[in-house]
Amino acid sequence: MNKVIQKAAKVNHSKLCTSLLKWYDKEARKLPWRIPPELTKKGIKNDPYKIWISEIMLQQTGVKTVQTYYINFIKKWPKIQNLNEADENDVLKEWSGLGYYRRALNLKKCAEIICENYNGKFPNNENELLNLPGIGSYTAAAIISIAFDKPAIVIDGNIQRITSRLYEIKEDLKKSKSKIYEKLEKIISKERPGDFAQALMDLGSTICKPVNPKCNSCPLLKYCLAHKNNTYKFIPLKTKKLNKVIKKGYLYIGITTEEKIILIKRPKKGLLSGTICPPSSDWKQNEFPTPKPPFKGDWKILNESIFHSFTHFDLELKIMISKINEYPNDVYLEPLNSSILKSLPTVMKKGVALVIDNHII
DNA sequence: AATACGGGGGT
DNA sequence: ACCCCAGTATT
Repeated sequence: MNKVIQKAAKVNHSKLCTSLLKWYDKEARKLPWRIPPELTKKGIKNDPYKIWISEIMLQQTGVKTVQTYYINFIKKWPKIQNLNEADENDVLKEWSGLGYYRRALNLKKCAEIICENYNGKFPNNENELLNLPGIGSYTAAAIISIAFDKPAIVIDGNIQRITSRLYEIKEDLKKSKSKIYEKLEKIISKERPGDFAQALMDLGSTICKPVNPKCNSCPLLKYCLAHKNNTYKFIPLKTKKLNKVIKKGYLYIGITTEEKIILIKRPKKGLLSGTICPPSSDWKQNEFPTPKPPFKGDWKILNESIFHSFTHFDLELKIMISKINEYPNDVYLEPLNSSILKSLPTVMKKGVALVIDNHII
């Protein structure tokens, strides 16, 4: 490439960045963890703890869903020291309904490491952040740019999509990752790295959407090759969808003589990791397994099933109920009323709600 | 490189 | 009934 073209490209990158930030100054979404651009420019700094919490919650979870959880979480544990002293099961309860429960376990583990090894302060370089549980390449870069306002290449689903379209990158996302990285290196703002990253996320969420992007409102319209060539509908290339399987099993609702429901803590690994739930059977593909109730009792089965859809399979659970006289001492007992529902993962919530709503007990 | 890991929102 | 989403850890 000759020097004239190179220089022209550089000017273009810088203009693109300016256009984006100008748009962000006007259109930035107001979010509970965000410091708006007018205050960032005055030098108001983010609290890395809050950015971290929000970023972990936002992993594969929508902004709308996260907001309430974030506010409640920060209210309960305003500083990392509070989280460090919190009970793991309380953190999981606060997380219930958000999904990916391993995130909550890692959150707690990470708070312990930060408090014990880092004097309660987040390290401000990517490599050290990457060594912390639950922090991968995306979140490390997000914390560096948003919380510390230092340049970092933040790549999430939105930014992959925007960059692929801007430069009309047609390869599958797996293969195009390094190309996207190189393009972003050139356009990111060195002056306002945090706002730049957040601007791209807002753009992806409100304008450069997966389907029906609002190109006419896009501040980057004139830089976008996919728009120019009308290929944006196919970019980024969509990957093949996998067929879901159906699994079946039983949920065992054991009620003590004191009218309490018996719960157990699930293993730290695997589905619903570490959450406290009514015991359930194995979940067998296509057919119900042989019922093996966890406690001795006179188990009755309900007619009605509950259904729940996970990422890679659908689940049908039949509910079994029994009064229980004897049970191990490592179980958890809770009053069987609607107040326990909020601490259960959604699939379990459905099962217990069925029992409560039908006044079966 | 492929797979496991939840759940809600949008269309 | 699909698809999507501010991903990470494990194998």
